[in-house]
Amino acid sequence: MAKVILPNGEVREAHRVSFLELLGREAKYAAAVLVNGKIWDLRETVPATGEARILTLSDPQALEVLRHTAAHILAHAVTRLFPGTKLAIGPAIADGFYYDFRFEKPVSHEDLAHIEEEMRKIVEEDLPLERVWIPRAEAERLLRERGELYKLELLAEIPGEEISFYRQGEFLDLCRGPHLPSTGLVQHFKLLDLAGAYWRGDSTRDMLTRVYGTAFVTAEELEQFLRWREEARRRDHRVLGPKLDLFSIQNEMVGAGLVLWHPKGARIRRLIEDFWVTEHYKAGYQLVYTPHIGRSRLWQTSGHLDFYRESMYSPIIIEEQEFFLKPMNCPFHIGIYKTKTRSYRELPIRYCELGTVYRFERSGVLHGLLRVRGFTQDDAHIICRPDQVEEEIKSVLRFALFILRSFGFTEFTAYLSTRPEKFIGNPEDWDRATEALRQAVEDEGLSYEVKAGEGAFYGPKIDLEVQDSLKRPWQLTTVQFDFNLPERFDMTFIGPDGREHRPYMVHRALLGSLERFLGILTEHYGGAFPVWLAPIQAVVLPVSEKEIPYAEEVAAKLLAEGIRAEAWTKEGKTLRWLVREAQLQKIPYILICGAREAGEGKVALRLRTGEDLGPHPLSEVITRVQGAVANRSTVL
RNA sequence: GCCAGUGUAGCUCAAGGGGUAGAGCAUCCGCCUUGUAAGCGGAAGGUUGCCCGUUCGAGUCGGGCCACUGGCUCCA
Repeated sequence: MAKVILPNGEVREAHRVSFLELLGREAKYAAAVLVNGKIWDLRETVPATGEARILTLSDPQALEVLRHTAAHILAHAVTRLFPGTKLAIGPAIADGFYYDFRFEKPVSHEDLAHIEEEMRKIVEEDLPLERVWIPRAEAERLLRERGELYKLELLAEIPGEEISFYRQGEFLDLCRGPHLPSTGLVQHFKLLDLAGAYWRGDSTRDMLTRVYGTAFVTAEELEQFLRWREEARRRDHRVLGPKLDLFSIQNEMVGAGLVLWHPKGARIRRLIEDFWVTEHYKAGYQLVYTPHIGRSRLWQTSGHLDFYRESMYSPIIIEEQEFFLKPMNCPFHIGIYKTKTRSYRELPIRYCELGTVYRFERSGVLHGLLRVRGFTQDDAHIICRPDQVEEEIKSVLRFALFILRSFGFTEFTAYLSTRPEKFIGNPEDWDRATEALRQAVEDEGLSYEVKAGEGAFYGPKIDLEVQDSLKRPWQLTTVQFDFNLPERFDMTFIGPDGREHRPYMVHRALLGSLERFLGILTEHYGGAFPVWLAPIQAVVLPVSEKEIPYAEEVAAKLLAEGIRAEAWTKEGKTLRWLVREAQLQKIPYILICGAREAGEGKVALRLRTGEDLGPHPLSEVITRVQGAVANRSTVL
């Protein structure tokens, strides 16, 4: 007899009946059942022993089941509307679900509406989802008959003689479940997008059409998700960037993936760079500059020409020598290290550089500022003795968190990638390095995930992911050991024993690249940058042309106080127009000067939030702005 | 690179199932002298992404390139 715990806490004992039967009339509140940590269908039979907990739709674990069932409804609708479509796979994912198809004719976004309509019908029909076990030979015959080549391929990999299928009405799909008991429970869903996807993620195989959708338990949750999606779209840095006049990318004239930083974007970049450089000096780093190109010999030695060539720009040939645009800064930093014999007393050496690199990325992957072909990494290489590794890694991580927090990020997840099967260097070094990384994240109290075997062949690493204001994850910081380059370049230091030793080298970038970082910051703040980063911090608006001299005087005073201010004295524009423009530009402080204020050395203060704070003495406003800057505050 | 979609003025978008491109904002010129998210009028602005083709005639149909968008893959 197994114990079955109902959602209301009631416990029933039973076996040999299905959960559905056991629940009787109460089944309508149930979605699935949790049996020894696994989710089952309600149509399964109660096991002989153990404990089972009935899940309702409001249980988080049931959401995945709901979405998986929604994927089946999608596939069902597609096979009704487009007979002959081949089915691939259709799982639940973080934000919903998808199903991959091979359509006989291309489908368009308009078709999504029809598919969704058909899905609604299937939900209306409230078809029971039944699990059927079909002998392997029979299953194969069935799939072959329907020409389901992808399903056949999946079948070949499934062990056992009895194969699990799910049936809803006339629709039958190879699937291990679990599913909701009936299609009627999937009430709140929406198809979102159409995209291409390779069969099994393999670019040499068929390109399928992926239909994305999402499903929620309640209408409110669905609504909220769609609003969130809308908000994310509104914050798109590719839209905000040109609107706020931060940057542009001009494919035809300049080239795809190459960024032009406009004055305002450049202003933000400069502020980031200044902060970055100052803090790096404080943290014991030494700033270096290195060239954009280097001889082929350098890249031969580093191994880039062997392993990275497809991502590098073609060589420039001059005086019969080949030069390559740098895809990374490391070889140059190593070059600096190697200009003399280094003593163990000099270590650690920390070289940092805002180094601009060029990588050839396939045109299809370019994406605004987030994926470009020329970008500036906030790079550094730490060269240290093995006995310094723990301390160095700890301080790198602490430093990284300090920098990221300064930009307003508060939520972090760390990913520790460990030794892959194919690796270089000796296992003891790997273990020591990996342990140092682990210790550092634990000391900082970060939640982390281990990605076993996912390190690069040359060393383990830690990546820090931040969450932005919309809870979207972005990978920024990376701290990576390198057991390859010190070897290839024969980097050494003289130890206390008077002999040569191999140093450890750590490669790290905190912000990733300035391009990507600006993109992320823009989306994080929706373009409303904190005062210390705002390209223009205050705009001074005259009520009429009579107040233009006073507005200019106010702006000059602000400038003298180190505040980035502008007086807008455009002729022929009303105050309403100017206020609107200032708000759209998301300028934090809007200072309005009319006859009333001009006489008393005051300004009427309005915030970009739309809040009208009324007249204030100018000195008070200056203190306020300077305070927000000093605290790097997001509060105005 | 691959699949699908898109490409019209600086921006956002219009132009029955071919008939010779139009509006708002921005720009410029006037008028208005303004009190917290768009005052009014006028002007100028286009080789409809590029190249071929079909046609009496192509923004519209066909082919090829290029770019972008959504993804796949990859990554800072």
